[in-house]
Amino acid sequence: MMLEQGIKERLEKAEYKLTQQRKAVLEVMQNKRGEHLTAEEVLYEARQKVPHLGIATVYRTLERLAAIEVLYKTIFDEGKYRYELSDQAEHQHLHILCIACSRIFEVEEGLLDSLEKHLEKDGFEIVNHQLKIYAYCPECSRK
Amino acid sequence: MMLEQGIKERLEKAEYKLTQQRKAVLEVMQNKRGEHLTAEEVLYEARQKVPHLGIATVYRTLERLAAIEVLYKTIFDEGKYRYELSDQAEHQHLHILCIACSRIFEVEEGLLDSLEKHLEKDGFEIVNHQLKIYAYCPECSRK
DNA sequence: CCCAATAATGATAATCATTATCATATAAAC
DNA sequence: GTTTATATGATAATGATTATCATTATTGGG
Repeated sequence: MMLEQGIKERLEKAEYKLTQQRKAVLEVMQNKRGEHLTAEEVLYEARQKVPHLGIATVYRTLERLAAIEVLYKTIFDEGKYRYELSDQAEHQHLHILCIACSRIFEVEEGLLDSLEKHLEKDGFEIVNHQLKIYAYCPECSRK
Repeated sequence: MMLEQGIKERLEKAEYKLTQQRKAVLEVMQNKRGEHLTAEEVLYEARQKVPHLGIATVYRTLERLAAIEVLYKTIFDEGKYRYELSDQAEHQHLHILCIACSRIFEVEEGLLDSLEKHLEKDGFEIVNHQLKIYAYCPECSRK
């Protein structure tokens, strides 16, 4: 499995050495695009490639990759941090969490635009946002 | 300081005994309406009234009050739970967090309506939502 | 190529927030 | 007023995350 070009560029800009363990973590994140993984889950997957990998290295790697925005770090109500591969084009911080099947869906960014314009008129200078909608997804809703 | 009528009713319906310590916690939450407090912060405040109050009791009380929706429990990116008095009328789950002064502002619920209607057309059955906007508030933005 | 300097790793201890346990205290029921 | 149930506070246990540190790998200069 290869690393994507965009990611490579950002790593180089950050002078980030690509060790075996970091590569394993990155590949997991790439394979699980769109999923939100805990450090523990990443460890489990990455150990398929690097069996002696330690949890501390996973935490350090995820943390640094989040700092250079290769990953996005977030927390849900369960109380632990989850990481996902960040898509360069979009922030992808708008989620729908299905209460029944616990799948996570992404919402188009544009849908927040009118709300944010409203707030900007009030003088807020918006930097980032995060929306979590708790719902039954179309599939679970039908049941 | 008295407890509000609406809260009292909900407590009675839940057969919730109002001990000294629970009352102290509730009064703190009422005095800090609109603020999002950690268990530790509630403990500190409530000990003004009940000095021997233990942290376990605070956690238990906050948890039970959240269960009957007298409080609302949420988590921000810092990674610990915060509680606020829930306003009966509105969900009040839309927040602006100022990056500079870390004050928290509430956003009118209505501003999400059009976005949610859009999702409902796609088949989602929305139960709840939570929006966090990271921004400079009007005051900090001017500086 | 070899050695010194630097950075990364893995094991594990430390920390922090939260939850569980349990003996004691308080309140309710009879 | 004694018994029974419930709540409390101290503290141990837990789970996630971070810090420490000895060991290992990598790099650059000679």
